[in-house]
Amino acid sequence: MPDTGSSRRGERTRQRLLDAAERLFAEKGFYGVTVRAIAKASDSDPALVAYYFGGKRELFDAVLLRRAEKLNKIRIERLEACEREAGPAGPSVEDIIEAFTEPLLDRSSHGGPGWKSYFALIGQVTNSPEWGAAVMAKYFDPIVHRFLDALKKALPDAPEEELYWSYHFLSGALVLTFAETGRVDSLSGGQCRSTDLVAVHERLPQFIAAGFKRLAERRTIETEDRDAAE
Amino acid sequence: MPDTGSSRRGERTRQRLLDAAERLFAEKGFYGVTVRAIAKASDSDPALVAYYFGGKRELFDAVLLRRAEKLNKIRIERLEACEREAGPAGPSVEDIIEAFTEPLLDRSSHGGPGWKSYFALIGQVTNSPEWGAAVMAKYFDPIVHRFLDALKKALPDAPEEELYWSYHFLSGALVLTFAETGRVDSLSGGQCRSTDLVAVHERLPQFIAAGFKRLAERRTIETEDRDAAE
DNA sequence: GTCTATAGCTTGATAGAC
DNA sequence: GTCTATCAAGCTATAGAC
Repeated sequence: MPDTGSSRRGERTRQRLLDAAERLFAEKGFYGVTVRAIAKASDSDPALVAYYFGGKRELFDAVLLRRAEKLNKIRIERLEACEREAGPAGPSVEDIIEAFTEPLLDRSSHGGPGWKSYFALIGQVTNSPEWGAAVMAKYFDPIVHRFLDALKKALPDAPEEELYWSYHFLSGALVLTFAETGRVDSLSGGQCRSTDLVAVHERLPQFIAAGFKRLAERRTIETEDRDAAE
Repeated sequence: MPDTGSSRRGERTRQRLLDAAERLFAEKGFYGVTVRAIAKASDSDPALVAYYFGGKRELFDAVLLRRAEKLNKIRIERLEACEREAGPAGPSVEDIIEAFTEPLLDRSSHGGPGWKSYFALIGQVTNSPEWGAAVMAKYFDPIVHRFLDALKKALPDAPEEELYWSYHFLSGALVLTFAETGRVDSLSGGQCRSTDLVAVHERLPQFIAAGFKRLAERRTIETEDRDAAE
């Protein structure tokens, strides 16, 4: 039975495997990486993947889980702080979106290469028909629902459907940012850089908040009837 | 030398290989699919992949190219029609974005399973650090630059940088839509469906246009100076 | 054009030495 | 805990029959 915490040496090996797997999976996806490549990159051994995780697939899950746990804790605190600091009217849509995205952009920028790879991996998995729905639901459903609840308060007249579609667009914009493919660099002739997450942090909440507000103005038939009766 | 057009039978086989590869690559990515699986799914033979395309990688490129050619032609016509039909003030931001996205959403919805798979594949490739920048630049740079030129006319005071970042957010929202992962379905408890591209078509141009307009209001230092001097 | 056969590697997993 | 050795299976690519 693998020892996942008590032994110093074993735990360090386990973390090295996770680090190498994180980086390689982020670059080439689950099928694009071999257990041998992960072992080599971590100065370890293929057999230790089975020893610590059971197999390649379980290692992949462990990579996704490791930072999701820390991240969800941080993001809940960040959202609660945002609500606490807001006036009686509650936080603005911009504030809520910034509370949602800033912990991610901040860690991808300043958290070191592990966080950078982790978010790039999330960017790939999110857009994968094979893993997208299940993985994202497993690791991020609670925080997304809390975030949507905050937005329902900031946009009380918005039909729920519009909030879900708005979140979908936000999610797409955010995870493409994580991928840092360099596409915006070449498209803009170097005026913008994929790695410049400060630029994204300055723009994404504004861009997305404007979109949320726009869709919030759409009306369901029931909402129109109610407004007309007022 | 493979015969890519003159023979009826050979061309049909080639198309069957492309169809099967398109579907499988869209589901599991380049490395998640074997030449054998493609041959089996197309009732064909692994050796024919080499015969018609040279190898697995070249087949992948051929899949990407096949519909990109048709698509670029259609999209240029659509954008020109949009500009022609607009009044002297030119098309609105909403009109331009709809001209950009509608040909894609329409074919994914009503073009048959091949188009659906193709866009799902684009959704995966776009977010891949390995392929994203190069593939998208190769197949879509001309149409994206035309689209951005139209937006520069509609938003003449917007700093170019803001348009590039706005396009980046649009791209992310669009390609996550193509992936149709089912994430929005479970998140919304069934209120929204990933496959409902009509719902996206009704919302995406509004959402994104609001974002473009918001970022267009941002000012560079040079722009502020110029405005102050007026 | 199509397919069989196969070369030559690489894969994920594991048994067992230390 | 770590690593060597190895297995059975699967991989891409290709030579050559038809």
